[in-house]
Amino acid sequence: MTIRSQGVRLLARKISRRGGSIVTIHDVAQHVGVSPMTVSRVINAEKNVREETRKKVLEAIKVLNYSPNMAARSLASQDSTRVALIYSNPSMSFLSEFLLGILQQSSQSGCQLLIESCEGPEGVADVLDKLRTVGVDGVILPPPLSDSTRVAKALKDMKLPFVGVATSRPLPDVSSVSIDDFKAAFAMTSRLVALGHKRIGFIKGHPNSFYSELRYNGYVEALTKAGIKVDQACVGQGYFTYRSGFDAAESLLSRPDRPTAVFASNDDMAAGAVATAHRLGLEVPDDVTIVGFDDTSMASSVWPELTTVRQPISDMAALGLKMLLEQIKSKRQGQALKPVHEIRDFAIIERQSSSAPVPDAEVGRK
Amino acid sequence: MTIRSQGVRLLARKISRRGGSIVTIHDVAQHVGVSPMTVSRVINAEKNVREETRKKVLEAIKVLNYSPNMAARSLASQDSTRVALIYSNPSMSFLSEFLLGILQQSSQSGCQLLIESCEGPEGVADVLDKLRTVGVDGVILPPPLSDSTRVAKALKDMKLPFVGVATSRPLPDVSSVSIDDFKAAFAMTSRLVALGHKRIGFIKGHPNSFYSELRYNGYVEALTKAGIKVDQACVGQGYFTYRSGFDAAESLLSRPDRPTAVFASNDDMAAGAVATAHRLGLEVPDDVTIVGFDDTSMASSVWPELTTVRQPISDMAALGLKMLLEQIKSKRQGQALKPVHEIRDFAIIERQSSSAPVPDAEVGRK
DNA sequence: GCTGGAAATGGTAGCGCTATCATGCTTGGT
DNA sequence: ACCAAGCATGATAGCGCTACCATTTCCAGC
Repeated sequence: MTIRSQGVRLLARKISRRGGSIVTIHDVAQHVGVSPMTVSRVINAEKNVREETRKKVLEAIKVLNYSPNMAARSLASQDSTRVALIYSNPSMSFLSEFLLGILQQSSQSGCQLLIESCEGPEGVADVLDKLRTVGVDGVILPPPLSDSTRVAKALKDMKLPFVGVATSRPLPDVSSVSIDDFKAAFAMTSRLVALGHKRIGFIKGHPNSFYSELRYNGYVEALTKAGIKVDQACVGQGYFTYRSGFDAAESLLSRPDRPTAVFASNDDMAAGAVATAHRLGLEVPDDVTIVGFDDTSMASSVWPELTTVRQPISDMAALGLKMLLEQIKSKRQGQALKPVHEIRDFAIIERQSSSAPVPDAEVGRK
Repeated sequence: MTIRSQGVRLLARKISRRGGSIVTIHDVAQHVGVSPMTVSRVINAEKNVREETRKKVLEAIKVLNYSPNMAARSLASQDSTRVALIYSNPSMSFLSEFLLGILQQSSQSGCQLLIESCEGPEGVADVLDKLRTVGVDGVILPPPLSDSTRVAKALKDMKLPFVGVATSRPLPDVSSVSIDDFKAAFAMTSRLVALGHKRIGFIKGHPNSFYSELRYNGYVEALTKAGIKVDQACVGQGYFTYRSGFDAAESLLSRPDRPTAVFASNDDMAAGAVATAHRLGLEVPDDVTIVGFDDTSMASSVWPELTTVRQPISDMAALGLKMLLEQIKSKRQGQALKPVHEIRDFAIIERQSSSAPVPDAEVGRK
């Protein structure tokens, strides 16, 4: 029996390799008493397999501790998908989490990854050129690129499927996964109100950014709902950088009727605001509560650690890649691309930079 | 001719797939007029190929824009190496760069990656257990794990090859890639001296950490060499955290004879020190120069941006992975593991947080 | 009970590459 | 000049999996 003798030869190899962990689809098939094809079908969740058979196979897979060989799979299925990840100067800590998610997913789905950084508008063109020559099957975009209509258009012209992660403005014909920035800002502001804050400042993000606007809108809505009037003197303009938060906070916090809480629309600006508070001799959170948005590493490295809104970045990235792979698959099957918009839940992380407002008398005592 | 008809079939596929970019080793071979084997040899830089042939092949590869199919390669060579990356709470921004390097290398060498995070000593045991069951071929360790003798011992017991990146204390029998922390600290301190600083403070890192010590030694050596006596009053103890830098700087900077420059042994502490300076009403760098170490994202997100020592993290990570893969290979061939220690060059990045000391009179003018 | 067609399963032939051995073609020592 | 030794190259056989088609099984409907 050819198969058997082959099996023996294999066995000899197995031992010399990674601790016996080379269990193939054949082993599983043999164990159950079906053909490898059937096992393959079960693995790929194809239909046309009797429920009973499927169960037996799944059990055998568990017993034998089988895990499919990605290389073989992608070779056989001609499905060596190459996905490009283009980033442009995001917060490094954001990227880090993002990469973790992407990595997890990509090793699971056995796709090749191409990481490209690009700076400035020409950078984008260069990178796209490169993608064209190298040949990729899809692109995944972290912010801020995920919000760029220019990039979106270019990719559409190239007929490349792509998914934006953490986009604020889901373009109608582009798939994306994000959180509800408006709702998150609303929730955070409401939380501050609930703590007892009446004068709540806000530091806006970059005016070009749509999610900057969403966050601001959430803030306004929450105040309005709480019956608090929005005072433009309490709203500062920032650009998502530490420095801009630093500066914006200065004008907010040096006012005699300074806010008792400041909501910065990202963590870098919040950290800058904390620095300003300290410089002005204000304690955080005793004299002023400062909260951020994103829960980047900055939020937990500064002191006091920032209360902030957390996006499940790594999950979102993984999901985004998964969506992208699905799109690529369906594109190959000639199906039209139906854009999907996934919304993930955010969470408010309470750390040491926020508290209920402390009455003046008490603060003065210090 | 079978091969030819096969080629035709292939061609039909090519068109339907990723924009014609499926050039195989056969195409290259045919183009040159040699066998696929020879091409394979050239690709893998094996010897026993005539220089003339090699050249022709390389040229054809370029002309045809061939790039090897990783899946096929790792399938054929039975070399589906799985490498685990275990990290434990490093600076996120460090991880980010680290991952970038790893990613680049891993997609180039077609190895599977397993990312695991672990917290605390039990965490390590759990993760190692997992590695055992999943089956990995090697482990790559970013700091601080790369410095852990406990982890090193555990991995050695499992007979798993591993490489530590950015280790300070290259264990004699463990491969590693790092920079010369001592030399870097020496260089940075000397730079401060060259700027004209006489009283230079230092904030130490965590006392458990060996590289913390190396950096301190570099500082001491540089001062000594410059004929400046080390004043223990100018040396603060930190723990690599922002907060600890904040606190340590307070005692250094509130002294009447405060140092005109402070060298913190990482960026987080330097950022904390900047915050303290601001809080004390000191301008950076006019009143006090503050420099860090590592060039994490923190360094360029705070304001003023930090002058710091940069490690080529992403390069180091890539190199580390490459070394690891080589070790795995040679282990499979039954060769003994010879630990290798690679040293990469660091660079001093000058940003806005450092300058020559400003004479008292001038400062007073402000 | 028999037939037709759908559902379930199996067989075969590679995916692109490399390990291995076989084969030519050089060398150089005697 | 002859043969062992060495080098450059080629032919063959899979790696583990899946696409595709062939076959078997099953059951509805007459």
